[in-house]
Parts: sequence; structure tokens; C-alpha cells
Amino acid sequence: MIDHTSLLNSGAVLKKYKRGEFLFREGSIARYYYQVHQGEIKMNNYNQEGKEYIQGIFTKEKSFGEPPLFADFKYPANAEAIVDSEVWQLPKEKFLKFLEENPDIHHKFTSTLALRLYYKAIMVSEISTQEPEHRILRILDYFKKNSDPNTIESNTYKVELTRQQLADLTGLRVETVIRSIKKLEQKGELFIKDRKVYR
Amino acid sequence: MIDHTSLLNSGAVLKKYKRGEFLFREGSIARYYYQVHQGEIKMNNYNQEGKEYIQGIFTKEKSFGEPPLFADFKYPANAEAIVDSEVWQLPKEKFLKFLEENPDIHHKFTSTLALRLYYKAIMVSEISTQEPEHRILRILDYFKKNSDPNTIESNTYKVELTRQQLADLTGLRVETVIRSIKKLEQKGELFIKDRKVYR
DNA sequence: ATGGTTTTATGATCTTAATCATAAAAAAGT
DNA sequence: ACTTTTTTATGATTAAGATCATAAAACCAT
Repeated sequence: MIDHTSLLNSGAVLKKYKRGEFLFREGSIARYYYQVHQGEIKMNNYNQEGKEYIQGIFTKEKSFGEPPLFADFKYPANAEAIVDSEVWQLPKEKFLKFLEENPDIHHKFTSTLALRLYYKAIMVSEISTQEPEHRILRILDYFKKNSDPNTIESNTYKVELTRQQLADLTGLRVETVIRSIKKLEQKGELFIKDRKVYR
Repeated sequence: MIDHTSLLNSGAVLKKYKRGEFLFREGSIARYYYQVHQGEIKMNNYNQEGKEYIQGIFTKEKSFGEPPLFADFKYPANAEAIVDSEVWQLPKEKFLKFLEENPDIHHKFTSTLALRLYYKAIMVSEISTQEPEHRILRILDYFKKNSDPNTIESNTYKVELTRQQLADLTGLRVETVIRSIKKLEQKGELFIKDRKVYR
């Protein structure tokens, strides 16, 4: 989202996180702007029984956790490294100062927020009114749409998400996802090769 | 959100809608900024079987449906009048021009977006991992928090939502909401007087 | 006042996804 | 190479909330 030179000039530092490590926790105060440099970060919630809901997965150059920097509230979810990762960290004040000096980038962030709101509106409606197969297709199409176009061969997108991750993104259980995917394959909505899902 | 004088100066008009009338439909292109003047507007989705999900309810002076004005996508939900209402309507271009000329208000919209994202993140996680009673309390507390402080007597908030609306906001069925509310009353989490819920 | 609509209410039954149990294949770590 | 962990897989059972049916109370319109 913000180029490396600008990040460095503004005072950002590159932090390393091990797989499974938390960058911040639900309920804590937002002090930094974060942007993935290497690896994968997920934002998630756990309920009392430990069931996970994944709010989003962020890869190379994607920023996350900005909303509480724009308004006064605490993180609604955790940020956790899915794999060993490197993440740019820029203090809140410096981030906001940078945006003031770069209105064009400020606009980009506004439209990113709007787009994320769009995605959340769709997912919450899906989860509350649609059945498993429908929900799974939505997520697959969302990830397909947001994937690197170069990785899509002959209009076929290879899903790099595990069945468990699909479950945690759709509010389903892993067994339900496995069974639904099989049904979707029978219906011709996707296909499976070497256990990988293609859509 | 935007004061009446500014709205009029920018070229907004006041439109009337009857109860049940749609202001716009899911999938259509956003051409206007909307702000409630009188009445109540809900944004919602219907699935194939007609089951409704209410994304949000907007009252006096609240704006809605702005996200697609900031990025390039179509409405993810409908806007429908809950009661006879009057709504300010300002063409997209004039709205964006107004924001450019008023950076302070632009900031307000950004933080409104951020806050709405916060609410959606909480609701989607609730709906996918929490049980009925928990979800209902969340919604009640959200509406309590966003209610006019003058209407709260001795820290007790009177819920003006119907059981059906609570159901459509939480992805539950009306019977489940009715039964859950009764249980919550037994547990002392809320009380019912003349069929109205107080929290 | 009266008839129609909406809202709240409650019991009975059903259905779907969750849960539980178990295991094999694949991937990762030492 | 071998052990451990993760991921995918499948069958059996359960439970929670949805669905169905019905009705009374409250509200609204004329």
C-alpha cells in the first residue's frame, strides 16, 4: 500500500514474527500502521470454546488493522502470523502525518476501507442467510478475484487455502467444508486435483 | 452528517419514500449520497427463500450507502424505508466535490467508515461463532450505545426494535429470538415490560 | 367500533450442520 | 530415515435452531 522508500522515510521498521505469533490482540489499543512485507498475516477472533473466525488474510504489501487508527476504538480482532513473516510497523502519529502530506494515498486508504466494508457486508449476509455450499463459493470467488492475475491459468484459480481456513472464513466446521467441496465438485462448480481445489 | 444548509447549497433535494419503498437495490450503481431527514431506512439483503438480513438501520441525520461512492463497486444491499421517510439526496459528483472542499468532513466520513467496519467485524464474528443469546445481547448493546443518551433513563435502554428485526439483524428466526429473550430475562440480563425489552 | 394487520407467543416436529470417533495421506521437523 | 504434526477424509450420532402450526394480544386504518 505504501512504498518502501516512503515507509523508511517516515520512520517505519521491519519486524519479524514467527508462525503463530500475535502482532496484537483483540481489545488492545492501536498504536501502529502495519503492512506485510513477507509472509501471511490473518486477523481473527476466538470464541470461548476456541472456535476461530478469520476476518481476513493479508499477504505481500497489504496493510491491515488501520480502521482503529482513523476512529477511536480498540482492535475488534487479533493479528496472527500464519507463517514466518516480516511486517512494516509505523507509529500511528507518523502514519497519520504521512497521509496528511499525501492526500492521494489518503484517498486510496479510504477506498480500501470502503471495499473492505463491501466484503464484510457480503460475508455477514452470506453467513446469516446462505447454506454452506453457497458460502464456500463466495469465499473462493472473493479470493480468486483478489489473487494475482498471473497465477490464474486458463481462468482457473488454484485455492491455496486449507479446508480448515475455509471453515474459519465461513463459520463452518472443517468436516462440513470437506463434504461441501465434494458436492460442489460433483455439481461441476469446481474441481479437485491432488487434494487442491481449483475454481 | 452534513448540515442542511450545506446540503442545500451543494444541490441536495429532499425525497419522500413510503414505508416499504426501496431507495436503491442490491447490485445497482451508486449515484447519490443519502442522508435521513425524517423516518427510518434499513439496508438489507434477501436470500432466495426471502429470508432477510438487515445490514443496518439508519435514523435522523444518519447517512448510508456511501462506501460505493469511494470505491468502484455496486451496492451490496438494498435500501428500504421502514416507515414513511424523507431523505436528502445529493448527486455523487457534488458530494465528492463537497468533501474535497471540506477536508474536516471528509475525515469524519473516513472515521464513520472505520467505525462501521468495526461493527461489521464484530457482527460477522458473533454470527459465525456465538450462540443466539450472545448475539442478541451484542445487538442490544450496540443499539444502546448508539442511542440518544437522553432516552436512557437510569442506565436502562428501551429497545424499539421488534423481535423480527432483532432476528434479521442477528441471522436468527423470530421464534428463536422470542425464546432467547425470555431466557435472558430469567438470567437477569434484561427485562420485559409490556412486551418491550429493556437493557 | 370494527376489521385487518402486525407482533408476540408457545408447543411439536424436523433437518442440517455440529460433534464425535477414527484413520490415512501428506508435509514438516529433527 | 523416522517421528511428529497437519491436512484430508468418512461414517455414526447428536443437538440446536429452524420449521410448522396455531393463537392471542396489540396496533392501525377507516
